[in-house]
Amino acid sequence: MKLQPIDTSVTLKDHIYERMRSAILGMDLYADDPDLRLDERSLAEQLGVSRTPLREVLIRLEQEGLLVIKPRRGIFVVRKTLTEILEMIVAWAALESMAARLAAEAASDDEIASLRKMAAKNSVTKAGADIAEYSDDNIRFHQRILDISHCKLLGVLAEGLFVHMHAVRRRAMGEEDRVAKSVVDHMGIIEALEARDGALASDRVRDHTMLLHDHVRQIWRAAEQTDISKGEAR
Amino acid sequence: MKLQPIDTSVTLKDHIYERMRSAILGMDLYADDPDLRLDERSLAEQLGVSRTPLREVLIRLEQEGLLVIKPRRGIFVVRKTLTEILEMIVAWAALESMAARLAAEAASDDEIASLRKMAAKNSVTKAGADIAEYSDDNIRFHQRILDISHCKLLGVLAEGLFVHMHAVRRRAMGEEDRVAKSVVDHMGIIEALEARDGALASDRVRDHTMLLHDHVRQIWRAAEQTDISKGEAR
DNA sequence: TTCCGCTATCTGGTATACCAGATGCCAGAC
DNA sequence: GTCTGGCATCTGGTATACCAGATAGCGGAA
Repeated sequence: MKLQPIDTSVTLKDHIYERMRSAILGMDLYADDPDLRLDERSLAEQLGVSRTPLREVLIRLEQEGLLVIKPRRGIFVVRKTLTEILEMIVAWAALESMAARLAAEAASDDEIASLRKMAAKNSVTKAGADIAEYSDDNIRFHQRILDISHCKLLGVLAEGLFVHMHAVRRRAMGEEDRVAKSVVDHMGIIEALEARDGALASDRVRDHTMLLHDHVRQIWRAAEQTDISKGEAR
Repeated sequence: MKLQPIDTSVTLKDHIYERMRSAILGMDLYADDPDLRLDERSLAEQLGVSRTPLREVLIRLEQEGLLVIKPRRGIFVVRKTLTEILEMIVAWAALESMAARLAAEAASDDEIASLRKMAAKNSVTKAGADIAEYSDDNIRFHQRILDISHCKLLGVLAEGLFVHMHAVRRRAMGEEDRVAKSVVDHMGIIEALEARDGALASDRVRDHTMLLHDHVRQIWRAAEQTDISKGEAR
């Protein structure tokens, strides 16, 4: 008889963390007047727990940059500025381009082939499917590159950055014309990896991500123009 | 009359954090038998605070990867593995090489000049000064590159990685012969920046950091051999 | 009517009490 | 002497109480 050990390390905090995290990420931070302020006691009551474990979760979320806690003032969901978003994309580009370089050396043929499989699915999907689905596949493609670099830390760091993109995605991503270009870029990356050309793969990944960087900057500024009547509060 | 606003956001936790952090970084994790286990109540008593703020600090330190908290088991200082250290250096290389690329475009002439000043100091120091001092200057040089990229996030992320290098420095850094080579590398980086050649600067920074990567790997393995009699417990 | 200051109250910060799982020692059975 | 079951105790997890700074509303003075 065999028994799997029970994971005793999951605790109340972990559940609270999941709930809070998804709740925060689900918020539309850029709506006209979202509630950016949270109340410890109210949250604790809603979750049915005491303040102590909740606070520890809030501190963790603050560490991750999702919240900011101002002593005796309140707890606020952070709204990333354009500059911060752009810097995250730059950092993401740095990490992923390094991952591509490593992958060109370290990844197995099967792993690289798996990328091509993902890309193929996209090029079919492209025809008429919805952008949301493509967007998810797109993300998986990039995360896969981080995976096959065999450097776990790169993936972990990128994931930490990526969390913050959720809120901004509906504001600055998903344009029809970008999809076609993106598919082409992905093929170029795959080809560089298949050729085991680390420098080329690295360059292509970086350029591809920096294209997103420029795109976000343009879209965002356009959005700012549209919002102009709402004032400069944000 | 002018008054600076009082920073009311510093709290007990922040003080505790500083103390704990420096205490942990000051530990010699690779000594024969360091106390890796911490006790909440004992720590709280030593610091003269209650467990609550202390716990919040411990959670923060766990987030940063300095501690690991095992429910109902204990709190332990983490001892990084060779693999983890090497991955950190890789990530560091990724971030700093991107910083160099950006710096070649964005940095002012004065900022680049400041690098040369730092390097000049080192080449003088090289003659007979102690390695510890060079090591500090060396770190500042690299942090300066991150600064002049004008992308704050790159510096922040790198700093988060760098914390973990403290403990490993006395084990794997500071060799006489590396200093001379390092000074030459630095000059090469500066020249690339002065030429505003982002791609070249990026490559040189990456190669330079990856040299550290290989060096650490070799030194560490040599150390493992020396420690062989101490068993595999670690 | 306007302005100032007091106070009620709200918020996060800290201290303390209690809970349950983990561990290790020891008595009793074999 | 060895093994097993139970209990004392240690550790982190959670709940609760209380503290002090922050804020806003109200009432009285000018």
